[in-house]
Amino acid sequence: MAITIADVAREAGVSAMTVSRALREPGKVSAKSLQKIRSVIDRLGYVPDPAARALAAGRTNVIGVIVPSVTNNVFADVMAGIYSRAEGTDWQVQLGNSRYSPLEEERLVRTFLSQRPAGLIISGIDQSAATAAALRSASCRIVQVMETGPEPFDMMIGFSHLEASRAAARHLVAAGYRKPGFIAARLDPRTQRRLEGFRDIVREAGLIDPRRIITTPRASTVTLGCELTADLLARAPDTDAILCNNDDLAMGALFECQRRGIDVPRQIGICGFNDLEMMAVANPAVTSVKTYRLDMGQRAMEMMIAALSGEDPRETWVDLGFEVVARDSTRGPAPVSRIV
Amino acid sequence: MAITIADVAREAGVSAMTVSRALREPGKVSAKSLQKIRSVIDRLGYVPDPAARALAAGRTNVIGVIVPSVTNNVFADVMAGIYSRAEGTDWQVQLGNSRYSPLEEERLVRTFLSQRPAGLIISGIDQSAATAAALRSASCRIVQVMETGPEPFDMMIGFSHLEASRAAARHLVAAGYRKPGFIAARLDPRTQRRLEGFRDIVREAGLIDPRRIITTPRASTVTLGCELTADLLARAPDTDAILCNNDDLAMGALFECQRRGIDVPRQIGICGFNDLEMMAVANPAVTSVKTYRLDMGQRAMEMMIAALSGEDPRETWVDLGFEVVARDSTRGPAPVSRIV
DNA sequence: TTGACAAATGTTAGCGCTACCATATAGCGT
DNA sequence: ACGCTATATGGTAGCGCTAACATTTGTCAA
Repeated sequence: MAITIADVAREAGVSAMTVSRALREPGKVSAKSLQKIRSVIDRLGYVPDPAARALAAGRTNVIGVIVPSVTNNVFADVMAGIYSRAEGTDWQVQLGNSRYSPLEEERLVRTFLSQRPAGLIISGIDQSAATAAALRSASCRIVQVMETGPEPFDMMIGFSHLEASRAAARHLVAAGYRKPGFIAARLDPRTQRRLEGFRDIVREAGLIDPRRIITTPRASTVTLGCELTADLLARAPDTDAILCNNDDLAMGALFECQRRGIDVPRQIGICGFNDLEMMAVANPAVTSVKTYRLDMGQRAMEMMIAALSGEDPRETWVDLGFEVVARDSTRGPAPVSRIV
Repeated sequence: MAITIADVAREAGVSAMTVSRALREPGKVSAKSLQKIRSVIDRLGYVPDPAARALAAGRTNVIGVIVPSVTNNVFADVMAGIYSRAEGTDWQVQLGNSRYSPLEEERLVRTFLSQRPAGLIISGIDQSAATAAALRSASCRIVQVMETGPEPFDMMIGFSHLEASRAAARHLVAAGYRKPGFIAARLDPRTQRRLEGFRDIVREAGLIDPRRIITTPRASTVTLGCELTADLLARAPDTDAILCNNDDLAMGALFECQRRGIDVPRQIGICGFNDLEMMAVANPAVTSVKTYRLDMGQRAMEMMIAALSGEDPRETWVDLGFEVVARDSTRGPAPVSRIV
C-alpha cells in the first residue's frame, strides 16, 4: 500500500539501514548513496511512518503544549510564538487544551507522556499534586510558561503577575486616584495573584475597600467588563479608578463609563492588563500592563529546542518582566475632586 | 521500564490479546476478566502506547485540524468548538497552523496523512492543486470548515462569505448610505469573496467607486482598522459608510472616526464582520454580520465523529448561514446629507 | 603489497501492540 | 450423552522502523 523504507532501499540498491541513516544522520552516508536515496525518496514520495519511528526509537519528535484556553488572546499569542519557532524544524507541536480544568490538565499530561514526547510546554506553576508528580518523574524536557516561580520542574519563562499588578496599582495611586477598585473574571491562579498584588499596594496606601473588589468565575469578555463595572459602581459609586484583570474587561469598563457619561480619566481611571494592541487606539487610549506573550512562546520554544539539541548550559529560567504603559485613561482625576 | 500490555496480562492471568480486547471491545470479554484486568490496569497505571497501537492497527485515533491562524478570533472560536466536542471522547485532536501559507498547508497535510489520521478538519476550499490531490486520495474522512462550496472532498460545514457580505452591503444601501467603502486586511480567499460580494451589490446600486476599496496584505488588527480608515478618508473624504472585512477593523474604524469627531452613524456608517461579542457593547453598538464559529467547530467535530462511528447517512454538507445584526452604527446618515 | 584504521554499509532483533485465525469452554436442544 | 452453536480466549505473525553490533570497503603510511 504505502511506500516503506524497504521499498526505497530496494529501489536505491542499498539496505534499509542506510536509508534510515540518510534521513537522520546524512553525514554518515556517502555522497553517492545519499544522492541516489534522495532521488528515490522524491520519486516515490516516501514519508517515514512516525508511529514506527517512535516505536523503534523509543522517542518522538513531538513537543506537547498544554494551555488552559485556545480562545484567550494571551494564550493564543503564546501559541503563535511557539508555532513560529517550530516551523521549519523537525519538531512537531501538539496542542492540548485543558480548558482551565486541573483534572483535564492531568489527563492531558498523562496522554502526552504516554507518547514519549521530546518535550512538554505547560502553562503556569499551579499543577495538581498528581500532575506535578507525573511531570517530575517524566523523562522529557519541560518548559513552564506564563509565570515565574521558585521551583521549576525544569525550565521556566514568564513574569511575576504579582509584581505586575503591584506596579499597575502603584501607577493608579501615583496618578492621584484614591478610591481604586479591581474587577476580575475567571479566577485562575494568575488572576488570584494579580488580585493579591492590587490588595498589597492599595492596603499599603490605606485605600483598601473590599466593596471595590468584584470577581466572578465567568469567562472574561468585554461585555462582562461592562457588567462588572456596573456592579462595582452600584456597590461603590464613588470609585475613582478600576484596575482590570485583563484588557477585555478594561474595554468593557471604558465602554460602560462612556455610556454613563462618566469622564475617563477625570472621574474614573481605567487600567488594563496585557496591553493588547487595541488599547493604544481606543478613546481615550487605555493604560495597560504590557506583557511579552509572543516573545514568551518563541523563547520557550527556543529554550526547548536548545535543550533537546544538547546545548544545555543555556538560560533555563527567564523573567521577561512587564511594563506599565501609561496612557490617557489614567492621566489622573479632575483637580476639583481632589479639592473636595 | 514502562508498563506494557504483557505486564498487565501476566498480572491479570490472561493473555495480552484479552487485555487488548478489554480495552477496545469490552463487550467481547467476560465480566470476570474485565474486572480483573481493569483493576490491574489501575494498580499498575498502564497506559497503552499509541505508537505501537498505530503501527499494529494501521490507523490512529488522531483527528488533524489545520487552521491558517491560531490568534485570529475566528479560528480560535472554531478550534474551541472542535476541542469542546472532542473532550471526553477517545479521539485526539492535533492542531496544525498553516499561517495562511498554501505551502505550509501542503506540508501539514502531508505530515498528517503520514500519520494515518482517522480524520482531517481543514479550513476553506482553496487548497493548492497538490494539497487537493493528496486529500482526494487520502483514506481518512475529511471535513472542510469555514466556507460552503460546490465540491467538497468529503464533508463540509460553513457559510457563504459572498452572500454574507452581499447582505451586509445591501444593509448599508438600504440604510441610506450612498458612498460606501470597503476595508480589508490579509487578503485570504474568504476576504476576496467578501470583497466580491461588496462589489456586486454596490455596483448593482450604481454606487461603486474604486477609490473607496482599501486593502492590504498585512495582518488584521484594530490599529490597522484605524490606518485603513484614515487612508480611505484621505482618498475619498466624502465616504459615508465603511464595510469592514472583520470586527477588528470595524473597531479601528470606529475609534478613528471618534478621534476625528466624525459622527457614527450620521456622518459615517460602520459595519463589521463576525459579530464578536464586543461589538454589541461599543459606543455606538456596531452592526456586524454574525457568524456561528463555535457552532461550526462543534458540528464539524460531530460530523466527523458520526462518520467515524459508521453512522454514515447523516448530514455531510451544512450551510450555517449568517445574520446581519443591525445596530446603531448603521442607523443611517443624517437627514440633511440626503437633502444635499 | 601489506596491515591498521576509519568510513560506509549491512544483519539481526525487537520496540508494543493488534489482525487473523485457531482453540477452548459454556449453553442448549434433542 | 451427543453434537451444535455462540462466546471467550489464546497463539502467531508482523506492522515499519531503528539500536546495536558485525562486516565490508576505502585510505594511507611503511
